[in-house]
Amino acid sequence: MPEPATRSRRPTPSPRSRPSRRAARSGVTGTRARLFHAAAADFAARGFAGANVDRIARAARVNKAMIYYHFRSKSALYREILGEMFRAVSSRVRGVADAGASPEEKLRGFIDAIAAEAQARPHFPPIWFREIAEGGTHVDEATLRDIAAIVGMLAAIIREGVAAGRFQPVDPLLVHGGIVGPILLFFASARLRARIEQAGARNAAHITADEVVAHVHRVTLAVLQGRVS
Amino acid sequence: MPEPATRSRRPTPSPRSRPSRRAARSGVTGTRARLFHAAAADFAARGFAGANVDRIARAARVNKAMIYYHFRSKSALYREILGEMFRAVSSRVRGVADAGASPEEKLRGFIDAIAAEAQARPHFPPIWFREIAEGGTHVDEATLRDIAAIVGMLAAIIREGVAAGRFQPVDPLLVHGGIVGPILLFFASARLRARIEQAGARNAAHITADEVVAHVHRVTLAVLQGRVS
DNA sequence: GTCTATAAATAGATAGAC
DNA sequence: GTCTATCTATTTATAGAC
Repeated sequence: MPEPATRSRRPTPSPRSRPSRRAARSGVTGTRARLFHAAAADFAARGFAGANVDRIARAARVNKAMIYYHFRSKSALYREILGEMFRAVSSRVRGVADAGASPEEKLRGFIDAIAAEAQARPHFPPIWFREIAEGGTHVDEATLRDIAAIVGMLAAIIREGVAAGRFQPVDPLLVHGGIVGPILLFFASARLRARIEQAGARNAAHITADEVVAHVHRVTLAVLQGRVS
Repeated sequence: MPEPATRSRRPTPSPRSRPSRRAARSGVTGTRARLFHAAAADFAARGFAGANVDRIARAARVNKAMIYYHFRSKSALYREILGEMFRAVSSRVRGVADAGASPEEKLRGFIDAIAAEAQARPHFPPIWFREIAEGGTHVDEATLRDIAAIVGMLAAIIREGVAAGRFQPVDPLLVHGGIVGPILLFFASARLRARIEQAGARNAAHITADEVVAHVHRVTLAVLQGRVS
């Protein structure tokens, strides 16, 4: 991985102000956004190392050099995709946690938030699975905080329910794993399940996202309400 | 990815009879086995594309050319690692499913089998997460059957429990996700959780593998015994 | 079975014109 | 902001001696 530390690219636009008024008005979706989405798809399908800037540029119907103009490097592009994903998830979760609702409703909202993000961004579950496997090598500090905040907000919801005498005190990480594990697994494994079904196995039942989410709702509530064990 | 289709390597030993009596007697663990383990570690940490045959050979303290002598190619080596992993899991699960025990015990055994394999082979959860994300691109037919068999055996256990009037009929894929999702997530995320804890977050509780497995036991049984919802 | 080159291709990154 | 051409390092894979 080349990419020297010494760099100072793109003088004019600031790092966060994305679709400049020009770009937004110009093409169909803007070069930058097209690159962003094409890259997310390639990273999801092939991983960081497997993704390829030539292919990303081609898929975005954009010149390869634009990647280095709009982003610093392949890995900076990847980090931005990661960051955007977790900013979206954590802000959605925050909306739920801040809403004035019962602990039960907040818990349901938390689950729905994870599921909604996973469904709205098809590249989120695969990329996240890969990043977990890689130990978060590419995750920067800001994103790490977003991730920690997600678990933190779940912990707060649980505490609130316990304080209200409606939840049993259960380790937040246990609850988190019971929610995020099955949901991400379901969305990330779509392609593989299709392959398994096709290849002889008739037993691979067709479950829908709604069924998975509903199941996680029931199980998680049962756990926190002490109806399990 | 080069690796032409035309090839016919290693005439003498058959594809499955690994540690030839010579190799087994010779070095500390045998060149082939050392390559196998070093490769599993690299594939787990960096993914298929990110892994590197030079680094694998170096880690195994073996000449790089040995990879191509003992295995056909990088991807053949990877496929063999995948295959070995799932052969081990499915055969362990089969042992449980075939044992004469109550449905409840078999279910517990299934969960323990997954957890035991994940714990015994640290590279299994990360590699599996990545392969899921990749849609099973590298999974060959035989391995696909092993994977399908694992779900199939869980389905059989559930059916047996239902027939005995002790389980509610719940979709096997839902049950499978509730078991495998949390367990794999826990083991695969060890490195990342360490990073999150270290980086300011004091909320990241320390849970152990035993706690996760015990929790999955309780939840799964509760689901199948109709104590949820 | 093992090792030393080395071929051959790929891929990240950049310079510089427009 | 965008495109062409190209540099350079990396990497899979193999030939061939021992």
